[in-house]
Amino acid sequence: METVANLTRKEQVIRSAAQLFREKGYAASSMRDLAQKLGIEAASLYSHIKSKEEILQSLCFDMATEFRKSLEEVEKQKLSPSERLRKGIIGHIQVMAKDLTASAVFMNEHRHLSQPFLRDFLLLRINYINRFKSMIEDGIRTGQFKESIDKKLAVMTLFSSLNWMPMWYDPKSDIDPTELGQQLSDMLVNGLKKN
Amino acid sequence: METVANLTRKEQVIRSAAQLFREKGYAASSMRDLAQKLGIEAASLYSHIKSKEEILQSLCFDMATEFRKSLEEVEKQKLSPSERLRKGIIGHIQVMAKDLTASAVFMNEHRHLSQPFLRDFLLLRINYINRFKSMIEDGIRTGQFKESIDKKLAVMTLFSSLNWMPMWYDPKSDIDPTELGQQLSDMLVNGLKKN
DNA sequence: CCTACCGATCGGTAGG
DNA sequence: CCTACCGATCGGTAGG
Repeated sequence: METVANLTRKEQVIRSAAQLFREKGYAASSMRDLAQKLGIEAASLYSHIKSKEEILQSLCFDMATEFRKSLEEVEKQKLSPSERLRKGIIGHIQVMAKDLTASAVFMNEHRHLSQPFLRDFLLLRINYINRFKSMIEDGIRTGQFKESIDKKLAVMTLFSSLNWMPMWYDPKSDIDPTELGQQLSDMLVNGLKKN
Repeated sequence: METVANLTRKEQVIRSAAQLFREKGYAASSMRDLAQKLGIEAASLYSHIKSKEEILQSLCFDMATEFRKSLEEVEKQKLSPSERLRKGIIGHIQVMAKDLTASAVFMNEHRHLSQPFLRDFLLLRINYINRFKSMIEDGIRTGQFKESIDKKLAVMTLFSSLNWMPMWYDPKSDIDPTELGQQLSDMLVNGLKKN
């Protein structure tokens, strides 16, 4: 059980940075903004982190790891394609719900990674997307999903819906993450399902 | 019929800026980058535009106007809620397809507008979204759509799918915009429809 | 559309 | 974690 008080100073820096990056975007966030949020001088940040980009790297790759782990859990299970897709969607939403701020940064700011990090990140992402695409293809092959659907459109629509969630989802006023995952997958999967 | 050659210099500046903003983001795009793209000095840009932000304002509000016009056309027609929603979706996609670059900027960079432009922009957007939400509510009231759906989730899923389209849609390798609109609305609306 | 330039701010370092 | 500071770059202006 991790509490705010137990965060190392480095973790505090990264969390504050995530909030800042989410609000203003990575490029428009200055190290002086970040220092001010933490009540220290900008130069002092460099006792904890090597560079501004290192923070972005942590945020992006840590989230990528969480998504991958969640998907691997689902792939282990013996399920029908539509059930596997449903569980994959719910897992993805649960990972995002655990840290909506980092999720928003992951989604919107990864393009500011420099090489070779950007390339590595995009490879992880395409791999993740392709594994969802396979579920859809399996569903078409087994007859659970319509053959008429455009696979690329289907998987992109799925990821669009998933990735925008941090932009509007408010855990205080909206339904809880698991219920959200259920409803979203119902909405998408039943839109794919025959009849 | 407008051709590249007929663009005023100001329009050329705005189009080049849109490409730049889409690729690197507004904050990370410098006026020197933009000038280089056009083969002139940075200072010369200011003969055509008042400021960097004025370019962003043009892009965002011009797109907003196009979206509003498209929606008004659909609202004029006497249609069932699901048909109206379908036409609204197709119209939205057609507007985006006319300028995917500006659409991407509209979606991703509007937050860099300063006040009062940002506030005005967000008001236009919430109004637009609410008009789509009404279509969904009408569909529920008339029994075309399931009563069990979360309206906010449904409309946000819809807009997520629409707004991410410029991120992956390639008019050269993918289906054409009208067909895309048909398929996307089928996928979403049939996911909403009873049975 | 250019040259010449401005004040402000940027990410980051040295040294303590 | 701070003071002091650096070179680079930013959006933009003056004047032609």
